[in-house]
Amino acid sequence: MMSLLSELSAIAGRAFAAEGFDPALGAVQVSDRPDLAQFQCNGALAAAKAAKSPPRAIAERIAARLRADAIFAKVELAGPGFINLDVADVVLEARTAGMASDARLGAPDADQGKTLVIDFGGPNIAKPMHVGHLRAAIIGDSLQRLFRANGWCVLSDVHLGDWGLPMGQLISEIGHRGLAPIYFDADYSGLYPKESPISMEELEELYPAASAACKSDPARLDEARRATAELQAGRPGYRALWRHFSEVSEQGLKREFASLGVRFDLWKGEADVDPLIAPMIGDLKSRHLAEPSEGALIVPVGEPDDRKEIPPLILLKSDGAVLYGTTDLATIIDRVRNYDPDLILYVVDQRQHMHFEQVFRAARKAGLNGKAALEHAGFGTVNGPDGKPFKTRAGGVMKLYDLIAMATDEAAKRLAEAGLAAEYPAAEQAEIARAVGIAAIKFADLANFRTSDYVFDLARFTRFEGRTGPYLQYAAVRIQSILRKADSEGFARTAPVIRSAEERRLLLQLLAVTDAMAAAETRRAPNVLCDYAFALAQEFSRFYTAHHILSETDAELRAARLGLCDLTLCVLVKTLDLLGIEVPPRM
RNA sequence: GCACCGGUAGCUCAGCUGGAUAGAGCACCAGACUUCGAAUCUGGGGGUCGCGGGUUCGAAUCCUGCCCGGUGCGCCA
Repeated sequence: MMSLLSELSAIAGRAFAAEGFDPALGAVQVSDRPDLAQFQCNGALAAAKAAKSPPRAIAERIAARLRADAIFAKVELAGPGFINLDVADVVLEARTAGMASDARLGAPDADQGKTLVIDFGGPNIAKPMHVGHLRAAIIGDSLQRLFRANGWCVLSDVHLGDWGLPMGQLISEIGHRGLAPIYFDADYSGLYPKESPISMEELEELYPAASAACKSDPARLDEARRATAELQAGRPGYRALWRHFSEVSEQGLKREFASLGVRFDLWKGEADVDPLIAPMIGDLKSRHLAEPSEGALIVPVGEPDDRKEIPPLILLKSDGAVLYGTTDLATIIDRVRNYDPDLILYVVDQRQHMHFEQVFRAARKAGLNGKAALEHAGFGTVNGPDGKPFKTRAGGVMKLYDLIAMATDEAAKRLAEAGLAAEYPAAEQAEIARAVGIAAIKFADLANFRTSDYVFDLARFTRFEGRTGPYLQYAAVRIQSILRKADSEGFARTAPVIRSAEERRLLLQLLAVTDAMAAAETRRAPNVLCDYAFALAQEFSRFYTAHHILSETDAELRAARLGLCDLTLCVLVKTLDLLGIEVPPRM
């Protein structure tokens, strides 16, 4: 639905237009001075600059027009030319009732029907997921939920790293150890076994070993590069081995994502576009967009007004192997062909910004992206208490699995300390601890703006006080509890009414969900939703502290307040859902 | 060296398409529970918005120089 703020802006815009100004000057915002008004419009100040007349005089003309509209309960001038606005209670009540009966619960509808492909820049297969994958999963998942709620057709793609040098490293490591000789026998022409010769556990040990070997021994690195090139060129034994990696890893990765509550529409990887690469390269060569350079095949992507030289996108290494830039480019072709998206969003570490700039430029230069805008929604790193990338106590990489276990344990400890859920069945307690632990991690991650780094401080994240995931879950659980009691008493619920300042503020906050969702989409910024959810929970707590609900003797008022509880719960649960946070039935 | 991101309260961070008194949480101080879950609520103290210039009636926000931290810069992902 159209937000209250948008409607007020449209009304003010018409007033500016009627006075001969740009309607954009009518932009209304939530007041910086809640003691003075609910909303404000600063357009007269900007208009004064262009019109060279005093801002207050312009503001007075605009205000006179606004006063004629019954939507406003108050239109006042203040300071140099601010227009302060209050909305009539009946309007707030009517809009709230409309929202309660809206299946989309106030979600904005400006972008309905657009198509988004969201690329999670997924983990490499054959490697356990670690803390570095946490942010892509959490932020990407929140964004896919948000865009979907806002009416976009969303296709989320895990986009596994399964076609680069790590595959060659693994293959050559296995060759070295002689673990599966028939896959390396170039003369073998029979079928390969169905069962993988390598288990997930073995892969987890093999990869770090292979990686270390390549780092310390240039000969091993060369071998791995050769294996990569041969795999990509189609050597049957290597392809067969690769399929085993892929299958074995897939189960493990799916389990990891499931434990975070993250799902994908497309479970694809770099390797899936292998068949598109040769034709793409042929096309780029024939159009003279790709050219040989230092033995490699590149696409120059420099532009005249670059402030610094940007290196070319390398399509083929001098040994003939492709790089992830190549598969990323081919993947754009694939997505445009299959889905014709309006936007492709890459939720990948900020450090890869340059890479995406290269890929995007190459894609645009070659006209491969159709109508799709290409955008890198980068994010910062998760640091330990020392401010450096988060490690285990022993200094190793923190596995995602262990991280979740730590958070769950911490949550269980907190619940026990608070004497909460103590009488619930053990299975339910465990389930609550899991939900609280995940919520703590997710909220802490999403609450900061995407690009900033943050320090992983589990003790702080799992607190029930203040601005945390668990606090928000608690707020929702408390409302659920009131509604359950009301239901058992057989109390009715009706549309909310405004009888007090607390109710008015809560209604205003509820109606602001549309703007929060729209702003979060525009900026690709789930932290906007975190702010909103926390403000809503706080506003509810104020209302709840000031007014008793179940003991209210005026049945009509009680019903309206229960309706307000109900709507607040719906909006809070919905917002938390957009953050990927679940609300348990009780805690 | 060049580029990108950041430097806001004791701590962790919002705010950055310029607008009134720069916000929140934690911590600290003072209040509020015979009643719906006080994991809460109310009030208070606490800030040269890294530093210097500039644009503007108005700058945390825009421009510019500098300082500090992180990251990236052709055959890894």
